[in-house]
Amino acid sequence: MGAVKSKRVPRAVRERQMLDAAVLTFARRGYRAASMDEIAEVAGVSKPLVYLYLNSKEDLFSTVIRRESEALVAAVTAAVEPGGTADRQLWSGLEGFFAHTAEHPDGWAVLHQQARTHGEPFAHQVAAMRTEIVAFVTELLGAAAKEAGCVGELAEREVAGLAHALVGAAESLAEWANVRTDEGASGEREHPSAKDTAATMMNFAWTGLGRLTGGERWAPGGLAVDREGRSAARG
Amino acid sequence: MGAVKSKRVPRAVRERQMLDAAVLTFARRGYRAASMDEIAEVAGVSKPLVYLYLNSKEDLFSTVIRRESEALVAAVTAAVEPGGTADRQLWSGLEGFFAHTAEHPDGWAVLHQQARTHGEPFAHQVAAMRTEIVAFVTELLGAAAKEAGCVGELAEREVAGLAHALVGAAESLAEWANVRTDEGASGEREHPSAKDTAATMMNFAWTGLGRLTGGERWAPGGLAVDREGRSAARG
Amino acid sequence: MGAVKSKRVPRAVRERQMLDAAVLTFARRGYRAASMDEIAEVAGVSKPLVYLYLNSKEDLFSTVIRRESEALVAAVTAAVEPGGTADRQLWSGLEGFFAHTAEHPDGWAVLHQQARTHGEPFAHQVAAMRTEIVAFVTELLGAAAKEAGCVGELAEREVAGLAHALVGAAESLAEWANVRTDEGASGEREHPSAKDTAATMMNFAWTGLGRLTGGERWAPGGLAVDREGRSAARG
Amino acid sequence: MGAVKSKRVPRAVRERQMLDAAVLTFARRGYRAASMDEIAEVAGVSKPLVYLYLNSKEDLFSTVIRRESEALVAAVTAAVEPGGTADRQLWSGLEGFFAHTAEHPDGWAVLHQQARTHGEPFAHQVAAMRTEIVAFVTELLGAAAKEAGCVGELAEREVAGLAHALVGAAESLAEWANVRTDEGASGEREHPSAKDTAATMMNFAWTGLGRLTGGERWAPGGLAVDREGRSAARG
DNA sequence: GATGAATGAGTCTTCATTCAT
DNA sequence: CATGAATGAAGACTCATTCAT
Repeated sequence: MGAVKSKRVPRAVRERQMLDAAVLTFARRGYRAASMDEIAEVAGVSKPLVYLYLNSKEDLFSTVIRRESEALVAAVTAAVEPGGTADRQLWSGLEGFFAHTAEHPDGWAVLHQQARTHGEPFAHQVAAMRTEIVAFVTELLGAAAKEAGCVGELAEREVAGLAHALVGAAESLAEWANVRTDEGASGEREHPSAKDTAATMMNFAWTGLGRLTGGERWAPGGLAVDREGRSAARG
Repeated sequence: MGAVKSKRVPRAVRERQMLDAAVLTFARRGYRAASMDEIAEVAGVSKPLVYLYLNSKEDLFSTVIRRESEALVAAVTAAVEPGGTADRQLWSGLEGFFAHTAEHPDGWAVLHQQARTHGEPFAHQVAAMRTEIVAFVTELLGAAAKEAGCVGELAEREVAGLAHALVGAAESLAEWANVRTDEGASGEREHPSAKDTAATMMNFAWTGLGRLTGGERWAPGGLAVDREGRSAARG
Repeated sequence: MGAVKSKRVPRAVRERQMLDAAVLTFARRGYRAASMDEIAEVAGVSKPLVYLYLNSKEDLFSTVIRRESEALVAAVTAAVEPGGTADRQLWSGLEGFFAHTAEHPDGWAVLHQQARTHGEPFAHQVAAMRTEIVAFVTELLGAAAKEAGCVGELAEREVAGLAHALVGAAESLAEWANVRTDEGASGEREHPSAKDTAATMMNFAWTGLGRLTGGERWAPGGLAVDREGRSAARG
Repeated sequence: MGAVKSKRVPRAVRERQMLDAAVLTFARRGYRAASMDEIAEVAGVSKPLVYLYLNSKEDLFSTVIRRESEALVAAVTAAVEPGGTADRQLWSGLEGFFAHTAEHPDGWAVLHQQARTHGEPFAHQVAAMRTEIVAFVTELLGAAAKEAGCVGELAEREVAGLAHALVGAAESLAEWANVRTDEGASGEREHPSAKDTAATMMNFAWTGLGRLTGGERWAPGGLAVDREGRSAARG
C-alpha cells in the first residue's frame, strides 16, 4: 500500500505528502473517524513525524482546510474572465469551480461535508471562504441586474438570498457530478462535465434571473405582473 | 439536568424520549462526538436501557435518520396541494420543506450535516430520501415542461441535473434561513419566513425554468435564440 | 499479584482500593513515572474504572494527597495531649507524627517526597498542611517561651524559623526511621521507634545539644538529671 | 530563546553548557517532565550533540547529580574553619551550606527534591553525599561531646539520629530561606541570610531551646550572655 | 563537529458495550 | 422494568533515541 518508502525527504515535501494523505483520509472517514495513525500510514511516515510537522489533529485539519480553500478560491478566481459581462464572468467562474471540484473531489468533500460539520474552529474557516464566494456572486448578480437595466429593483436582501441559492445549487451539482463521475470513471476521463455542469447551472439560474430582473415575480397564482400591469402570465 | 425522572413509562414513550435526546445530541455534537452516555443522560434514562431499546449506536443513529427522514418527507408531501399546477405544487412543497426544517432544526441538521458525513450505512439512507425528493421534483419539472407545451425536449439527464440544483439550492436556503432566524429570534417567532423563502426559491428557479422550457438556453454569448433566428420561443 | 479478584464491589470500597493502590504506586515510582495502568492493576480493576471514579491522574493524585494529609493531621491532632504543658504537647504530637509516618510510610513518602516535587496543583496542597503544622508548632514554642518566663524575647520571625527547623528535623527523622525500619523489618514489628524517635527529637530540639552534652535528658516527666544528680549545667 | 549560537566550542565548555541547561531544566520540571528537547534547546545545541556528549538522559541526570553533589560538599568543606572548636566548625559549615544552596538554588533543588524522588540509580547518589555530610556532622558532635567532657555517653545510634535531625533541619531551613529570599529579591541581593540562617540553626540545635528560653544566644564568638550579664561563654 | 530527519514504544484518556442484580 | 458496576479496544499525543548527511 501507500507510496514507495523514501527516506530522508526534505521537510516541505514531507509536509505536502502528509497534507495529501490527510485530505484523502478526512474525506473518506470524516474528521473524528479519521485516525492520525491512518493518516500517517497513508502518508508513508510515522505518526510522530506528523505531529512534529503539523502539531495536532486540529492543526492538521485546519491546515488542510486552509490549503484546500485557497486552492479552490484561486481556481475560481483564475477561471473568471476579467473583462467580460456579468453572465460571462459567472459562467467562467462556475466552470472553474466545477472543474476544480471534479479534479479535487477529496478536497471538496473535506470543505463541503466535513469542515462544516465539526464544530467551531473549522466551520468558521469554511464559512469565511463561502462568504467570500457568495459576496463575489452577489456582486455579479448586482452587476447583471444593472446590465439588464433593472436599477435598484432587487432588494439587497433578495439578491443575497439568490446568491445563496445559486451557490447552494452549484455545491449540490458539484457533489452530484462528482458522484456520477466517480462511479462512471473506468479510466482517465479529463474532468468531463465541468462545462456541461456550468451550462446546466447557468440555464437553471441565469435565465430565471433574466426574467426576474425584468420585473417578473413568481406568485402563488402564477407569474405575477410587474408594476405596469403587463401580463407576466406563464401561458 | 436531563428530564425529570419518571418511572414506569410505556416503551413507546421512552423510545421517543430517547430518539429525541439522540437527535438533539447528534445535531449538537456530530455522530462520533456524541456519546451514548450523554444521550442517555439527556433522555433521562440509564445507558443499558438505551441499549435494550435501540441496540447500538449505529442502530440508534439509523433509527433517528429514518424517523427524521420520514417526518420530513411526510411534511413535504402533506404540504403539496394535490390538484394544483406544477408550479403551485412545487411552491407548496417548498413551503412545507422550509417550514419543517425551520421547526425541526436539529432533525434537519442530523439529516443534512451529520448523516451524509459519516460513512456508508447512513449516507445511503439520506441519499435514498433525497432521491425520493429529487424524483418528486423531477416529476414536477417534467409536468411543468408538458404544461408549457414542451414535449420531451428536455433530456432526462438534464432534468435530473436541474432537480439536483433545485434541491441543493433549497437546502442551502434552508440553512441560510435558519441561521438568520436563529439569530433574530428574540422570543417565540413562528418559523416566520417559510413562505418568503419558498418565494425566493421560486423566483430563483421557476422563472428561470419558465424560459428554459420555452426553448431558451444560456450560452457564452448571452441568451441564445434557436438556430432559425426565431425568437427564443420554440412553439 | 494484587488482591484476589472480587467482582461487583460497592463504589466506596472500590474507591478506597484504588486510592490505596495509588498511594503505593505513587510512593514507589513518583507521580510521573507511575502509570495509570499500574495503579489499576495494583488495585485489581480495569483502567476505565479508575477514570470513572477518580476522573484523571491529576485528580487521583490530588485526592491521594488530600486523604493522606488529613489522615496525618488527624493522627497528630489526636495524639496531642490537650491539657499538658507545651513540651508535653509537643512531645505527644511528635510521637503521634512518628507513629503515623511509620505506620503509613507510603502515604508519608507521597506527601513528603512526591507531592512537593511535582508542580503547583500539588505542592500547594502539601504546603497548606505543612503550614498548618508549622503554625501549631510555632504556637507551642511561643507558649513554651512564656512558660519559661521569657516574655516577648523571641522575635516572631525567629520563632517561625525555629518551628521550620523543628518540623524539618522531624521530617528528616521520620524518613530516617522509616528507612531503617523498612530494612530491618524481618517480620511484623509494631511501628517500633515512634517513642524513641520522639524522644530523640525532643532531646535535640527542646533541651538543646548544649544541655544534652552536659548529661541531661528530656523525658516525658520533664528534664532529667544525670545519674550523679549533678545539675544539668555543663559549665 | 537558548543561548546565542556559537560554533566550534571546545568540548569541555559545551559540556558545561549542557549540564547547566540540564540543572535548570531538571529543577524547573522534574526529572520525568524535563525533555531532552528542552534541555538541548536551553543549552543552545542540537539534541544529537547532547547524546554524543552525555549518552542518555539517565547518564545526564547522574552527571548533574554528581557535579552538584561535589560542588556542595566542596563548598561546605571549604567553609569549615579547620582549627576551631566543634561548634565553630559546625557553624562555619552551616554557613557554607546555606550560602551555597542560596547561590545555587537549582542545583540544590535537583539534589534535594528531584534526585531523591526518582528511583534507585539517583536516590543512591544523593544518599551517598548526604551520608558523607551526616558522617561529618556526627564526627563533630562526637568531638563536641568529648570537648564537653562527656565521654561515650551518647550512643552512636543516638548521635546518628541527632545528626540526621540536624541535617534535616538545615535542609528545611535552606528551603525556607530560599523561598523567602526569592520572593523578597527585588534585584541583585548577595545571598543575604546565610549567616542569619546559620545562626538560627545553631540557636536551634546547639544551645537548645532550653538555654534559649533562658535568654542565652549562640553567636559566632560563643554563647552570648543573657540580660543580667552573666557569662555564658563555654571556654 | 554538528544536525535535520525520523521512529518505536508508551502514556493518558475515552467510548461503546455488557452483566449481575 | 431498570441500573450500578465493569471492561476491551482504540485514539491523541509525547519522548528518548538514532541515523545519514
